[in-house]
Amino acid sequence: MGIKENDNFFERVYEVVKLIPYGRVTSYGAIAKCLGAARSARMVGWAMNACGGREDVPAHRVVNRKGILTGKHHFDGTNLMQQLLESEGVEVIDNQIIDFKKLFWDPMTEL
DNA sequence: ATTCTGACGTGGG
DNA sequence: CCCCACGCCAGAA
Repeated sequence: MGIKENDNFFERVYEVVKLIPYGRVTSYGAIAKCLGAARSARMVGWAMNACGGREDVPAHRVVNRKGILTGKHHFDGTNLMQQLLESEGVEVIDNQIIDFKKLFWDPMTEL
């Protein structure tokens, strides 16, 4: 890309998202906190928006703090995000991840 | 430069 | 438990 080197912020977000284990999920705030920018949880979501369909970035494993699939609307289909999660064994009902607390993966603690 | 919006989070009621 | 208001930061019009 251009004169500017890779956007470390986005790249770092992608790195963390890539590390999310199969069948586990995390939140935007947790990632932001892990990066030292706890107040930039929104930017994490923005980074996902900019990721643009990278398969090495499982954005479907990132939800908000409540465990709700707030970003499902940004995926191709209507419930592609939910299908991806369910294909990993994550139960989702009405955009809400079941046992979210149990499936939650904290990059700070577990990494 | 100003304003609004957004895949968020926290706190108070 | 739910609902509301505020804070935060980056990008688009």
